[in-house]
Amino acid sequence: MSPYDPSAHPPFAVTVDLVVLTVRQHALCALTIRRGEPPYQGRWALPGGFVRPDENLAEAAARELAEETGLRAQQPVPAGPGASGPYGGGGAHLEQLATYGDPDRDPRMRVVSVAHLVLAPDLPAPRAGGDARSARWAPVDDLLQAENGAPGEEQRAPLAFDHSRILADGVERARSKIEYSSLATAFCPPEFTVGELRRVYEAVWGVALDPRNFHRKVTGTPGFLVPAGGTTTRQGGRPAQLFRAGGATLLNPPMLRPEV
Amino acid sequence: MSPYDPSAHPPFAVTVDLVVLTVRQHALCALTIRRGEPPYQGRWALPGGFVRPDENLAEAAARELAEETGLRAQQPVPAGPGASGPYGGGGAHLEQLATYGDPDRDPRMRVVSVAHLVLAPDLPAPRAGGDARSARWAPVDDLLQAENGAPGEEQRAPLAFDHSRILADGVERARSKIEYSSLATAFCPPEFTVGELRRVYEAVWGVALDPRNFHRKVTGTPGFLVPAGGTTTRQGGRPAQLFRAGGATLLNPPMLRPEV
DNA sequence: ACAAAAGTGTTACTTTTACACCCATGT
DNA sequence: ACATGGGTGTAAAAGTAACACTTTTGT
Repeated sequence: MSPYDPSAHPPFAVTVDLVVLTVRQHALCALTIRRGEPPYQGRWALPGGFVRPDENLAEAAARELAEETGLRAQQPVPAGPGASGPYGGGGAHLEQLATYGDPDRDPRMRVVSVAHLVLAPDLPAPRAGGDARSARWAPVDDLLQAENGAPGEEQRAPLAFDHSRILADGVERARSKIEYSSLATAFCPPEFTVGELRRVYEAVWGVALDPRNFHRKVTGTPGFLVPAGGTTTRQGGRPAQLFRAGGATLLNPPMLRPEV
Repeated sequence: MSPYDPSAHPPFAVTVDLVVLTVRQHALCALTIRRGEPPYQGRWALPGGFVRPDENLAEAAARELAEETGLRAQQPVPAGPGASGPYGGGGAHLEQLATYGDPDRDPRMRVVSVAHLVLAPDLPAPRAGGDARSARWAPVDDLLQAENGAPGEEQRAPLAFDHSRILADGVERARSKIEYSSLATAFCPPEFTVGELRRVYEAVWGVALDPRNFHRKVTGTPGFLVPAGGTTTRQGGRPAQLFRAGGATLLNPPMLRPEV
């Protein structure tokens, strides 16, 4: 038997699933879609869809992202531990996360899902696309806590399929990657202050950082931030300088994440 | 049209490809298989094969690894940025790397390949399995240099398909991951000396490290190394203490990789 | 005796941390 | 005047880099 006769192999469906993260109201939030049909009807799930014959994986992810949110992905890379140019530019950061292919992860057929991670600034409300009933941002702590079922807590339903695991992997990736890259700027609008960037780190890590040391660190790392020229008082207090993401994508030495 | 009617979707084949790395003769080497049939007949390629209906992705990778090399993978994890217990135990370390699915990456049909990264100690010669013509270890520098075509160098043929890119991603993953994890011990036999571990770092990074500072660093990090009790002189000179990989998988602070 | 690799001590330097203190705005 | 967040200075602590020096084997 030739190993390349398609009919000799089991039918696989290939999809992309999206972990779309943003920071709103000082909390790390993920985009979820309510399922309109079985299985898991009425449950929340990650956005996603099938890969088309003529597109690669990153294109499929970018297309689904645009369909579900209207966000434009920033020149995605095909695969691997990818960066996408200087973060914090116009669109959202998109990179491949991991692939999930357990035989029974979808009860209907064998589905291999290539999960992608998207980091976006806090933007307009999500718009539900196509067949999805509705869409919303939910704090990842709530979504993941539902999975673990903390005692004495009101029990929320976990995400459909293995999406809680995918979400957890995506969150972990974002948490660790902002340590050694300038990826955190992908959560910020094109122009932002040092304080806003710090609040991103605090929300993603769930810790408090020293504003003085943080300021020195980010402004002292060459290529991380470039002054945008103006100032703003949108956070109150003394006017803060506005910055743009610089060309540097790697942070060396890294931002240190305090012990829990 | 229901999105879950298999016949409504294009036929995808799903494979696993393996980047199997080891350190031999002070060089980082990858396992390659010579292709016995077209396309790319006679060219070197990464080992791999089709995912079967009843196995998950990690199981498929572990099975292919066993078929091609006889190596046993150390309790692989299904997906994500995975660890596999304390490194350096009995088998080889296996983790998912990335997924490659460009429409034209295989001229015969649409193939989505989930690449996995395997780190193994320098073990017996590879055994070619099944339909592979032969197998060998090759220094990754040679394999990747063939791709780039350094001027004035004898031009070797690059790997088949997009395997050069997959290999490059795997090597980059290994190089960066030994910075902040104890993964380098996966290249060592169950019992090893500090000098042997240092030579692993030197081979993977292609740099020279200060033996004195390296020794202090690894023995001073709690949980990284545990004394195995004996000593050896297999490297010549004064007898060196033997160690085993400790339970710690994360290295904090990380091992610093010197600038090139 | 000598070479080779293992391991310890010491010092200069860099980075992180903690916190005192001043700055510029809105109310 | 005062609260609020922005930003600088400084000194202690921790970690890194460079290298002199001792230890223990094989030849």
